[in-house]
Amino acid sequence: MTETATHEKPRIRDAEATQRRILAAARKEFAKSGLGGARVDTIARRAKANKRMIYHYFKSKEQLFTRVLEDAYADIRTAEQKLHLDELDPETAITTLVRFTWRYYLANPEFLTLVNSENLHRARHLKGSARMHELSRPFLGMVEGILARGVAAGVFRPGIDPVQLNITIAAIGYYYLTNRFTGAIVYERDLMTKEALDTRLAFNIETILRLLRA
Amino acid sequence: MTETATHEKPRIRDAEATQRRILAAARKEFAKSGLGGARVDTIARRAKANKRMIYHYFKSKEQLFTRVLEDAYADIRTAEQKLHLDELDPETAITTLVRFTWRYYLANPEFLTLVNSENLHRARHLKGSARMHELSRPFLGMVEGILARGVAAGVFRPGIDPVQLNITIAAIGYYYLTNRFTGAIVYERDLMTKEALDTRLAFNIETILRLLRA
DNA sequence: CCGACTTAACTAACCGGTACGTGCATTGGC
DNA sequence: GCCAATGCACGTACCGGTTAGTTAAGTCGG
Repeated sequence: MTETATHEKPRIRDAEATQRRILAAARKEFAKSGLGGARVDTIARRAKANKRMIYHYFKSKEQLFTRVLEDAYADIRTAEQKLHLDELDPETAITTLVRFTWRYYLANPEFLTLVNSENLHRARHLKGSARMHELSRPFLGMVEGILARGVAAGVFRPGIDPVQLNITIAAIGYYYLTNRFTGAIVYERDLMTKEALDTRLAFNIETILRLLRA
Repeated sequence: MTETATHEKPRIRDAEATQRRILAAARKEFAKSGLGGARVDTIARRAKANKRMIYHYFKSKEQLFTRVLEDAYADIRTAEQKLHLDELDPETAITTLVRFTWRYYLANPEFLTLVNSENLHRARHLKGSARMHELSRPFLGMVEGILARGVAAGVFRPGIDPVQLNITIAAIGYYYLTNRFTGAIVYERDLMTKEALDTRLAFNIETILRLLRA
C-alpha cells in the first residue's frame, strides 16, 4: 500500500531526502568556506535539517566532507563518460574533452574549490577511497585510447604521456578559473566576461592541439 | 630568503625582528591551514612572540593575512626581476621563465596555498592594494617585450596575448603542484619523485614552446 | 479495520573546549 | 623619565559534538 501512489504526498519524515538536502547544503558550504571555515550549524540550517541529523547520517564533519568530495568526483566522471569520446575521431575527441572540461568547471565552480580544499589537507579524506580508483581508471584509459588512435592515424605525435596530457588539459582551465580573483588584480582585467571566457577556451584548445600535433 | 643573517647583538626588544618572526610564522600557518583554519595562538607561539604583539603590529588576523600575501607576491616578483629576461634571446627568455616559475613554486609551496586561500575569499584582502599593481605591471611589460622581440625575430607567431601566455605558464606548473595530492590518487602515481618532477618540467617547456613557435 | 507497540526520523537545549581579541601591568632602551 | 615593546590573564562568542526527549511512520495481534 505504501508505494502505490505515483506522486506520494510529501512525507514529513524522509531519510533519503534529508540526506540529499544535507549533502547539497554541505557541498555549497564547504565550497564557499573550505573545510576549516565551514560551519556545521550553517549546513544544518541551509539543509532545513537539525544538526543532530548530520551527525546521525555522516558521523562527523570530516566524514561529511569526504562524502561530498567523492560525490563531486563521481559527478564529473559520470558526465565525462557520457561524451563517448571513443566514438569520435582523435582530434575531435580531444577538442571535445578540452571544451567539456572548461564548461564543467565553469558550470560547477564548487568542484574547483572543493578539490583545492582537499589538497590543502593533503588529500587525507580521499586517501584510500576505493571509489576514487573505480572512477579514475576508466577515464584515464579513455584518454590513453584517444592518444593511441591519434598516433596510429598519424595526426598526433608519439610518446605523449596521457597523464601529463590530462593534467595539462585540467590545469589550463582550472587555474584560470580558481585564480580569477587574484588574476583580475594581477592582470588588471576582468577575466569573467563572456568574451574573456570564449577567448580563453579558444586559446586552451589551440594550446592542446599544438602540443599533440605531429 | 628573508632571514636577517646579520650579527648584531641580540636585542631583547626589537620591534622589527619581532614583526619579521611574526610574518614568517604567519606565512607558514596560513599556508598550512588557510585563513579560516589558521590559529593566531599558533602563530604567536611559533614566532616566539606574544599574541598581543600580533594585534599590536597588525591589528587583526585578516590584516596580518593581507600583509603576508603582499609580501609573498613581492618575493616572487623580485626574484623574477633578477632573471633579466630582457637581456636574453626570446626563446631562451621564455624557457628560463617557465623553468624559473616551476622551480620557484617547488621551492616556495607556501606561495601556492596562500594564493589559493586568497582566491577562496575572492581576493578581498588584495583588492585595492596599490602595492600589487606596482608589482604586476613591470612583470607583464617584460613578458610582452619578450613576445614582441620573438615575433620581430620570426621565431614566435604573432597575435599571442601576453596575459593568456602568462596564465598558461603559471597554470601548467601551479596546478600540477597544488593538486599533487588528489593527483596522486587519480593518476595512481607519485608525482613528486625527482624523475616525475623533471619530466613535468620538460613537458611544460615543450608545451609553451609549441604554443609560441611560428 | 483499529489501536497498541516498535522503530526510526527528528528537535531543543546544552557542554566543554577553543578562538579571536583586549585591558592592564611591566620592563627594556634611548 | 618616557614611551615603545612585551607579557599575563581574561572576556565573550562560537563551534563541533552530545544528551535526552518527542513525534511520525510502519507493524502486528485481534
